[in-house]
Amino acid sequence: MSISSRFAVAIHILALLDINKEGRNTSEFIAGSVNTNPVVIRRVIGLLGKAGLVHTSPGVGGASLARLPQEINLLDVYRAVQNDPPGELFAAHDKPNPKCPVGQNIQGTLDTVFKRAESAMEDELAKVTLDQIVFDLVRGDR
Amino acid sequence: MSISSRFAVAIHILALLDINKEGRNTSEFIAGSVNTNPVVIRRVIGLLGKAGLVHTSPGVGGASLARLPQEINLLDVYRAVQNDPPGELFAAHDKPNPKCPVGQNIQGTLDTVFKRAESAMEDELAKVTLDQIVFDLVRGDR
DNA sequence: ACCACCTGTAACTATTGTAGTTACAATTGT
DNA sequence: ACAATTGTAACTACAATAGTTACAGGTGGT
Repeated sequence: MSISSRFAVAIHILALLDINKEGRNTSEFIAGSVNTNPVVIRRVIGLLGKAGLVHTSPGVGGASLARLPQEINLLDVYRAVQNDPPGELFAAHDKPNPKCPVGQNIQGTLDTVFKRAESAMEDELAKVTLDQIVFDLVRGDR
Repeated sequence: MSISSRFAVAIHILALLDINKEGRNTSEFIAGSVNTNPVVIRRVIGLLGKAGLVHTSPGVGGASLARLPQEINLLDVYRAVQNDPPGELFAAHDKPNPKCPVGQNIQGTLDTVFKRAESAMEDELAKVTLDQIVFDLVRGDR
């Protein structure tokens, strides 16, 4: 299975908040750009808010970045919207037979390898900041 | 979401085939070690067979490794059991609004970043061979 | 040739996660 | 006061996974 599209939507939202920082970013406006339902946007913004990446205000609010775009990287975003705890990108198979030499030790062995692979991916995400994404988007527009 | 436990099960199976290469590895025996249903094992072995990692024979068969354990790495296994095509670990959000400068270009921008992160993970998997896994398992047994 | 054993596969169920949608109370700025 | 907007609950639809039963067909030993 693949990582939920919430991640892609979240990046889209943050990029839009930066580019359109003058305008009023209602969930409906953002939903128009992402092409989905406003509630989906509000849900993702809620997660980003809990993670301290955006400021939101109820009522006639709209959202805005809580940090400079240079100070938001994609790992921050990934962690914010991925509700699986870190270290669980790969699922272990539960309760292998402890009476078997393989079953007895496989969990630990796999855990080490899986964590290493997951970290490699996350390190790559951490290298990319929101302002790089925005730069790329705007450049592509010319 | 996380990567299906088929991957962990597949590694377990391959390790067992190597360690128990003298014995007869029926799906029921393997299922005993993994602690699941024999049909689940046969399904995974089917995928491993299609990928050329194991030999299977119908009837009173049992499975065996098709290559030396030094010549099977975890990326081979990952690709064998992961039916999503490569490059789709991260899901894109479909059809963003092309009238919006963000929606217009975000797909390409994200694609580049996502591919890089996925490759980093896969490179890490490719570094680990089955015989390293087996070595680790047997060592843990002492 | 028989037969016990095993594989390959189809069909079904249960469970889970995601995404989209409607609805509405609570909050805010004008 | 009022119109607009958020935050959230509740529901539907859908897809993937894993487990299970069932069974047709191949294989090797005797």
